[in-house]
Amino acid sequence: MVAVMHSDPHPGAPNGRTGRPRSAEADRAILDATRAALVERGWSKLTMGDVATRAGVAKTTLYRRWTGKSELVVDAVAALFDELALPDLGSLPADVEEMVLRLAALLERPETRTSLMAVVAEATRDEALRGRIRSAIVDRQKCLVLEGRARAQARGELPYEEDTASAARNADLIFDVIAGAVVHRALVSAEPVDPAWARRFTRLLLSGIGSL
Amino acid sequence: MVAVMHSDPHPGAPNGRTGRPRSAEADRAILDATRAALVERGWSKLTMGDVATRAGVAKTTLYRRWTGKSELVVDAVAALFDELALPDLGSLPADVEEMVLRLAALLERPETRTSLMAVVAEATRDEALRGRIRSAIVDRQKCLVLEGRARAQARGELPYEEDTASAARNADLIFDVIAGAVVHRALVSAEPVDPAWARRFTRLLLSGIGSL
Amino acid sequence: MVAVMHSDPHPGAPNGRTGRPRSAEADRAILDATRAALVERGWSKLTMGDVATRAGVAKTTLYRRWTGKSELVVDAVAALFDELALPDLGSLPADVEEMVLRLAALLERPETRTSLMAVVAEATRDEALRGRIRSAIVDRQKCLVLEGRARAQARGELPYEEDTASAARNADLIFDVIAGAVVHRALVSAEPVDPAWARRFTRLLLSGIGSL
Amino acid sequence: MVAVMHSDPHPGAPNGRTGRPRSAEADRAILDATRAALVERGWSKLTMGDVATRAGVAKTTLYRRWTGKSELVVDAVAALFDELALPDLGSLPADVEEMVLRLAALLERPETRTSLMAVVAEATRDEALRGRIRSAIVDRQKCLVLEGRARAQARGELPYEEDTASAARNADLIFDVIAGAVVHRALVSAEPVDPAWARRFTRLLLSGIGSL
DNA sequence: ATGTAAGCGAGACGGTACGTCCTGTCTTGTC
DNA sequence: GACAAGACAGGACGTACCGTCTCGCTTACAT
Repeated sequence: MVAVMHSDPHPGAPNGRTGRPRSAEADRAILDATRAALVERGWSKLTMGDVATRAGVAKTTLYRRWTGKSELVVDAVAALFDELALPDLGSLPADVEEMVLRLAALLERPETRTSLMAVVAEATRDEALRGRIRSAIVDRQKCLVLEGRARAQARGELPYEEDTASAARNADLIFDVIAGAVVHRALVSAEPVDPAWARRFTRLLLSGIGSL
Repeated sequence: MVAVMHSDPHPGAPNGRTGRPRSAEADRAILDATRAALVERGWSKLTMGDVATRAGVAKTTLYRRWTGKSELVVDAVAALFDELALPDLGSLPADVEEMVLRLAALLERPETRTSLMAVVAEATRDEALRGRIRSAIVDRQKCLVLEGRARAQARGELPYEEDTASAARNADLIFDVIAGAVVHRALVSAEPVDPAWARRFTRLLLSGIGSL
Repeated sequence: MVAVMHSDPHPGAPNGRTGRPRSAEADRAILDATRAALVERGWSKLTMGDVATRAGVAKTTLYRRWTGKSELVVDAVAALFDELALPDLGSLPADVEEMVLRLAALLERPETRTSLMAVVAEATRDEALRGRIRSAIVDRQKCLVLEGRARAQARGELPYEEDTASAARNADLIFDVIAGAVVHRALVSAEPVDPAWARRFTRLLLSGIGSL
Repeated sequence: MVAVMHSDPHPGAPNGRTGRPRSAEADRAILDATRAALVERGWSKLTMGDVATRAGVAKTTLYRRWTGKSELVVDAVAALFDELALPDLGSLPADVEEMVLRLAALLERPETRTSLMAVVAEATRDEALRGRIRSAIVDRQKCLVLEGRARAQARGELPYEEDTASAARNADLIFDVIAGAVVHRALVSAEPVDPAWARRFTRLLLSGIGSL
């Protein structure tokens, strides 16, 4: 798996070597508390004060690290996406199906369910947040598509693409189709992403890919 | 087009014939004000008080008709989806492409951009709101898929499906793939849904459909 | 006693006859709560939130009526000064002595002790507050000096003063000497204003007045 | 003049001879910064952090020397009272008048204006602070009264008092009358202590003293 | 000369209160 | 009984200070 480098989780930190250093334990406690609060109360009823209390931390400690609720939640949820790993079941269809199921499982966790759409909504008016989502969540998933394609090509299940610009466009398209369909099914249509649906979706996708 | 019957937009209304009747003009002014506020301030900064002021209406008048911000916004945005009509360009690929572009255009309007994901997020914890979204927005779009398939079958571009259960599942799948991909591209990846993307997506989709 | 007309205790009130009127009961509850909080916690630990809670009122209700802690406390304490009435013991020395003791008793109540100097201190940087203190507290006491002098003149204990400008200056001087000495003894020197002290002070004052 | 011995301004200092000694320059810088902050922002908006910054010192350095804002300000202001010296104009009335004007000038400096009443108010709930004020400010002024009386007696302007207890009570009374009247005129009535007022006050006071 | 103990600037920390904003309800008088 | 106006209780916001606590230096005396 491609090593994901978090260059700096809190780019606003002063980084001068003077003064008392920020508590790493506070960081952890806050993110844990955020996920717990998300599960119990949902995005719209999650408050900074409540997170602080749960984490045993002052509100200022939160605001020193994150500018608001959205940024905090993106980081808290992003950590969950780190667990998404590409399966290796030996064939492309099996891998895609499994990936779809894993993604759906992640989306159906209450932490993610409530908050993912909410931060995306918030991001439509906030460039910085959009960037944060992109680097913390979207790019991470897009990697998986690239990785999966490379593996399928190595296996001979997919042809190598000469034109790199076109290859990139295709990867983006496939990513939006997979992530979009799963997210829409799970969160908008609010119907289960079960193995049967995953199989039918995979069939549609893979024969569609052949035509690109 | 299938006539969509709004049986009763405000089911809580008393409907007794006594007392002063509710002002229809207020309804219109409120929904207009809601959309205007959405454009100017976005979902998260839209407040009931502000909408009331813009509409020249008292807050009580809002709460008499809607139970909260989410419900109000769903109705305000749903009206925009009424304008979505199935194109008839003579061939299935052309129709799908055009439909994708129309949907994208709708999603890129600021009223929709900010609020659609937000109400979906809200709905994950609110059964009643989920129903309202389904009937006001989702079902309306799903109709278009059914309508489009029927027309394509009439033209001989798609085979008739015997098994009605399977046909319904397929329509749902196709709906999630189209709506999901477009929404994801437009709102999550935040990249433009232009004619080139629409063409490539349509090619992928239609050859995928062949395999179902 | 001269009837003191509170023309309008909250000059910031909109006074339009529309909308729900302000609760008179809230006013009373707030001022009572303020005095109670002053007794229990003292000026510097009195918080608006605490007063609101004690009064069973929202913080906004306080801020709708008073701009801050100082204004609120001035009004709460001013009410206590309304009880100060000129004694009538038949002779000027007896009346002055009694007045001194009554003033001291008022200053030694915990509500007044902590807050009077504090609001005076605050007022040194706040013209509006200074005016509020003057009209709510200082002028009320100054009236008593004028009244007392008039009565002593009627009794023949003091001569009538021809020059009204000089008479006004004298009243001001006497007021500052009485109020100043009592306040200083009670709050700065922090020693008791007992009958013996009052008698010695009165003797000093009255023979001093003779020389004016 | 009576030498005033500041036995130890910071009695909490450990005084062990080991370790780095406290910076005397920091002490000076802090007191200067305190007075400057008092002038610019007034008592209630003066903050420990701001004083530290102005003095180019860490907050801990302040807290190592003073337990809080009130103590710090008392010390900062007390230094100003050291400059109050008894005038010697040859006659008691002239000396009293001049003394009154000097005291008023001190009270009208912005450092003193805001803070003196504030610390007195604070002291009503704080025994230790009361002691600090007494020894740093009140006793210093009371000395002047004693000194002035002694000088007047030496000049033959006042009789010697046999009864020492009564003499002490009289000095206290006179002190409260002078300081009280001037403070009240300057800070509560907020009117100028000009030479005319000083003359009339002195006349009242001195003929009153004759009756004791 | 070196060790050791306190002082020091910096700044993060757990708290408390602030004054503002919004929510959803209520109480007026008017239509 | 709907309506405009606006007061109300409640609760979260993000900020400002408080007084304490690490940090990694510096300073000066006692060995």
